[in-house]
Amino acid sequence: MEAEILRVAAEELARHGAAALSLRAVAREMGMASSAIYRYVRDRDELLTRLIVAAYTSLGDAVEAAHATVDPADLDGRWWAVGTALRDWARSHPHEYALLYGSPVPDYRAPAEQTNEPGTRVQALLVRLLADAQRVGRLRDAAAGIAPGVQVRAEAAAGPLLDDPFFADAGLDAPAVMAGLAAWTLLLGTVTTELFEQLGDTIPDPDAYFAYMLEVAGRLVLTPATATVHS
Amino acid sequence: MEAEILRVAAEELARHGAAALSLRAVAREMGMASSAIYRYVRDRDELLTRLIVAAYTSLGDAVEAAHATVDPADLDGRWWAVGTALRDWARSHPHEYALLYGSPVPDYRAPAEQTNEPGTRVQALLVRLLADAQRVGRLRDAAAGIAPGVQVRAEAAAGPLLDDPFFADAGLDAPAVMAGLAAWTLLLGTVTTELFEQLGDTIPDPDAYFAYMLEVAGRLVLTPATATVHS
DNA sequence: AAAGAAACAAGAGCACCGCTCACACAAGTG
DNA sequence: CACTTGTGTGAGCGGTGCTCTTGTTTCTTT
Repeated sequence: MEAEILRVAAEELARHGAAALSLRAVAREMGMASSAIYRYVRDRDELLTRLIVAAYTSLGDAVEAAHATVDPADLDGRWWAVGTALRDWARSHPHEYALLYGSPVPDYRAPAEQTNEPGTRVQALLVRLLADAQRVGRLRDAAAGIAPGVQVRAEAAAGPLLDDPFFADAGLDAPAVMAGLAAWTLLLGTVTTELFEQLGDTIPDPDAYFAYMLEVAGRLVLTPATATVHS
Repeated sequence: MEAEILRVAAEELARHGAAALSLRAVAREMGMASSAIYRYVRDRDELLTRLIVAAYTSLGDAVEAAHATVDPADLDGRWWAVGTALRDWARSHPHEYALLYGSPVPDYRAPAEQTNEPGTRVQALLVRLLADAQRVGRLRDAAAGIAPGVQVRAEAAAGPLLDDPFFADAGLDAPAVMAGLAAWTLLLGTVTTELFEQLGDTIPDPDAYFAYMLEVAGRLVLTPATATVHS
């Protein structure tokens, strides 16, 4: 029953977006009185939370599936797989993506204890990617070759972050974490920009546009493969 | 009168956000009957449009003011000024920023003829910055040193964009435009991430975090000059 | 099998929203 | 003076989230 509610709500979300999600509409769709819904859902916020978890799970499944098809030694291929899987999922689930990575729904705070774990699956994948890159010496500081002060900033910005087991378990240092965050931010920003048409739908070739951005983002964190291939 | 409505609506927006903006609340605040508002505002969408234009203007003023204080020859300083002004404005006007660069308000499309010009002032500033960088030979392709295929992608992605007078007037080529877009995307993504606490409010030192990202974004588009670091 | 408890569903109702309409009233204009 | 124009009101429609009371069904315990 609750699953059925979630299913109908997900349809409603995919069609009209999160802000237009109406409990009454869900009840109507199911042939119930609007008040009957409250037997199974505390309030609108709880339904939103469940939808967020479902969306994170759907996204995580899609990205992990794409990632699993790539040779683990092929770091660039893994980055490319994760990025394109994220973009593809976002383009086929625009409202869900907006719910996860867009501006927050007003007067709603996602309860961390329910959304944290499913919400970090993609990032966890990237952390493993970074750790593997570090192992084979292909990890690059995004600020490499920049003014020396930036390195200090990276330490200041990321230092305390390293205590988080999320990063600590992978054995990453501050520059690696910051480089990863830069690449992740550029990736998300690119997808967001494309999805919300903030460029005034003037991107002539979205695929090439995204491929370019994904490559640039990847180079913030990975050194070119040819540089480390000895014989 | 219309100005007064806009003023009250802006207050309401700053306090409760765009999605919670209520015409009735504005009327109530002004001591009018809710129906009287419709003498001056066609509907909620029109009010939103006016608020968007006002926000773009406010942001443009702030960024241009900060930019004007920098020596035009100091390219890094200009980038830094624009970026920090954008971030400062966003942090002091979070709901307005969400309205401009967050996920779109459901069932609302901003009319381009009213928002295009004020909405591109900051980008116009950056285009001028890129043009100046090109003039002094400090323009950098974000994909410099990357696999050769990326250059082709840049042409495919940005080629038709160059016909837009917005870029054509500055005399930029495809790699320059794409590098600029990458830097802009990373900048916006960084501000968005910080503002919407998508990192789970775990950023220990937001200022250092932003300074790092701004520097990385700047290096996507500008080659290093003399080692001048801004604090 | 009877009785009680738990679960489920319905409907009325409250306060809010966007928006429309008929109406009243003032001021300026021919 | 009549008349148009601008301005404001109140009622009302359909929509929302949510609560509360009532009634019905189903499961469980004796």
